Amino acid sequence: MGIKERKELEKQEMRRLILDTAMKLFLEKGLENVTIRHIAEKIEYSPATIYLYFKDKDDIIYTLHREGFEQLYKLQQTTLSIRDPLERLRKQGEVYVSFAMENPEYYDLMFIMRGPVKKIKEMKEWDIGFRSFEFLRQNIKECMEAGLFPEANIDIATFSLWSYAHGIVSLIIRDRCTMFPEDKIRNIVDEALDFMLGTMFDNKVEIKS
Amino acid sequence: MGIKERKELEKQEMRRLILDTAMKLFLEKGLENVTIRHIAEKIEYSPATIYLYFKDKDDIIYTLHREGFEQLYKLQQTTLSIRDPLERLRKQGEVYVSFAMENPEYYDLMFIMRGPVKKIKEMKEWDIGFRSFEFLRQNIKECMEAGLFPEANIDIATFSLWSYAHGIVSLIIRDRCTMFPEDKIRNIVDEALDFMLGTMFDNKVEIKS
Amino acid sequence: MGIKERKELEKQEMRRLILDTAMKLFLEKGLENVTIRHIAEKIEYSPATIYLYFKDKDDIIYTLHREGFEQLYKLQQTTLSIRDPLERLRKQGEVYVSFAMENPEYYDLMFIMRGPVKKIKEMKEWDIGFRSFEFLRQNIKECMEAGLFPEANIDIATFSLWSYAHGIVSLIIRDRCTMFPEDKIRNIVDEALDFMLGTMFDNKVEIKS
Amino acid sequence: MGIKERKELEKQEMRRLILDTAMKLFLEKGLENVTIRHIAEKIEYSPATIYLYFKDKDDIIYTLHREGFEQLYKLQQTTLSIRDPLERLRKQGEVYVSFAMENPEYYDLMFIMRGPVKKIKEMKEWDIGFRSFEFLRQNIKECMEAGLFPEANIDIATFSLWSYAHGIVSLIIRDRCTMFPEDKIRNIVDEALDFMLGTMFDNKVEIKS
DNA sequence: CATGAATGAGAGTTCATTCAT
DNA sequence: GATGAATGAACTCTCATTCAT
Repeated sequence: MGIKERKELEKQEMRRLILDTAMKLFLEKGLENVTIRHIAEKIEYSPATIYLYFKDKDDIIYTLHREGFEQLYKLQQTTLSIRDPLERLRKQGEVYVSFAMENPEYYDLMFIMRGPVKKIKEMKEWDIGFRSFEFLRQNIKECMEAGLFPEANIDIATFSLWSYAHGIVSLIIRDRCTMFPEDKIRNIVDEALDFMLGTMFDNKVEIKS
Repeated sequence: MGIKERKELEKQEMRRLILDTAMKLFLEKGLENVTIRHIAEKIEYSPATIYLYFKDKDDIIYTLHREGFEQLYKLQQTTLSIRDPLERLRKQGEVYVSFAMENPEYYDLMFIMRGPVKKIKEMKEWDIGFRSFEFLRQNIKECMEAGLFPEANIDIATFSLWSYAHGIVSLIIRDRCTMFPEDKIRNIVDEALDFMLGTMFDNKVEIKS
Repeated sequence: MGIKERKELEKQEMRRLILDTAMKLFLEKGLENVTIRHIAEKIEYSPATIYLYFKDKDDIIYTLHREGFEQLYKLQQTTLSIRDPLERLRKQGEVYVSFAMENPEYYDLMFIMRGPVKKIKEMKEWDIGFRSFEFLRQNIKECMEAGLFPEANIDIATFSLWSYAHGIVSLIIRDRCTMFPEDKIRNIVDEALDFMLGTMFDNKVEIKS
Repeated sequence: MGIKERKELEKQEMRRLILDTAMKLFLEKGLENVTIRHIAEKIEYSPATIYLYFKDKDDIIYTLHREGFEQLYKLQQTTLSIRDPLERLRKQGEVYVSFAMENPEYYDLMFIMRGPVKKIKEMKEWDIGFRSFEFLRQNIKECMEAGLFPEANIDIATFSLWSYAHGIVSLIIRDRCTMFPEDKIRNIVDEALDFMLGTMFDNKVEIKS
């Protein structure tokens, strides 16, 4: 029994190793430019070995894609402990951005890369991503109902907030912020988040004459 | 002399043809899936001919990249006729989003794709893109100085507004908005833009007191 | 001793299982398209296990090849109970065709496929197949000696009859009879056999005088 | 103009070279065991070059397949100069066998190999082969109508004669006649053909008591 | 006895690129 | 100026086979 479990564990470790390696390479070189050979070389196995753990290249991509959405969703859930919906919303922003900055490869795959979209559409597995959108939407709805948020079409509002957070992280991940010094980036992200949320809600009271 | 000029003109026309064709194909199939052969077939020349006008594939991409930034900058300039800086800022948002929606291939190349970045960095040609950033920054500065904009670090504010617009269009361009019906997308973009800018500025007036 | 025998028996059963499975797959997919892995999966063992019972893929094929000839020979023997040589010859034709139609995989392997021949030549094991040829030859000789068969070179006659039967079944096995409806094929085979034999012998009687 | 023609000619020569080489290799090693690389090596070009002349491997096979049927049909036509239908039929047998013996690679591809069948079925190009069958059928019909041939179902009769010829040549092509010395093979084929046709028609009169 | 894990060799195919003409 | 012809390098993926356990 112990032996079987060990074997299973080792198999999972190998899958993990392949997934992580693939992820790193995807981020470095872009989805299309990573080959099975590259992955194999990096982990010092033969290309054929990869196929013992994954059906094909798409299987790897798809697995990573799903993992990413599951991680993100789990993180979102942690905000549920916060009662105040507006505070919770703010936290969601932080969580989202943190996820992106700490797992840029996953984020890229989930929200930027072109490749996966087609496959995922076919597989009708957008549901996973949709869950996260719904979660955010629900939070905003609560805020509106509590009068803490400007009345507006909820879909538009949800899309807007998502876009904002996405804009920030995707510009950084895709390296379009060379005007800022590399080591300040993380700060800038946080401040930008604060700025926007602050502008939207807090300032309404404070700034007016 | 006349002959030389004619020749030069013809050369430019050919370059134009190649660039436009490449762009169309990039949009249809994605950067990685367009081959020199595809381009050549489309313009009914041989692949080898392409190399008479461009050093290599990257040269084409890089040229398009630069052209994109030039177009965008020119569009930005059209807002200069507007006196009121806040109104001008709003117009800049519209112009930016319009450019992206009407030239998604260019936008993708300029702000999303991975490929070009490395080349561009080496060539220290970020300047072109930087100009646009500066232009936006200047506008925001004016707004702040006129008291029309919440006081804040200008860089942060600039980055924030840019991020917001980028977020909107890049989610759409990279097809992450399947939760909205295809034919409503353009509306949603506009409304999202209104929503955010409205939230940031107008409400401040309406809600206070 | 009993234990050893049991072991030996089990070993033989396993070989049988592998051979039968291989044969079924060869029929379904064709010799070249069956992999050791396919066979292994079908019998729910690992590919490596196959190699405990057979040296390599060729060993499997070769074994089946030989078995086929043994089966055919045994079937031929059943005609020995028939006294009249001409009737016996006719029966041999039926038996041959039946064998082919009921075991097309074996037949293919024995008389059509390219693969085995080289191996078999080396192994000088044509003898097995030769036995069957000799048996037919002997039958024809008897017919001739009994004046029931046109005088001719016996080898030529034997080859001719064999060719005829082979032609019929091999055209069908290799799917060259698409001009006939699938469900009539078996009938056509029988009628063709009757036609030729009838033409050769019976008519001689009927038409003359 | 002359240049264009020359180029076209050279292109055709290259196609021919590839086709012939492929054919030789197919016969030697079997359809499945010939690779684009093999062909390329044999003609001392790079594998990629093959693809300049043929879409893919199937294109090569399919082209050869069609060529074979066209050749055969043309040969069949030469018998039309013969008035007497029975004599013409005999000639058709000779022609068929000659074609097979002189172009065993083609014959193999057309009537024995497994690979092509599927593709050809899809392409509904069996027609080419069907023409030849029809031609033979028509000849037999004429013989029957002239009372030169035993009355029987024409389809069965046609299939029978075809089977006979096919049986002879396919046993030889697939090397199942090792009981005969190599250098006598051609003789044996001819005699076998004579034997069968003789048995069927001439002997009817001569042999009877 | 059985196998999980691994691989070298090789399949078909595509592509950016070069170069003689 | 334009190109037909060619190719080296790379791609994804499969297979028979081995070997330590």
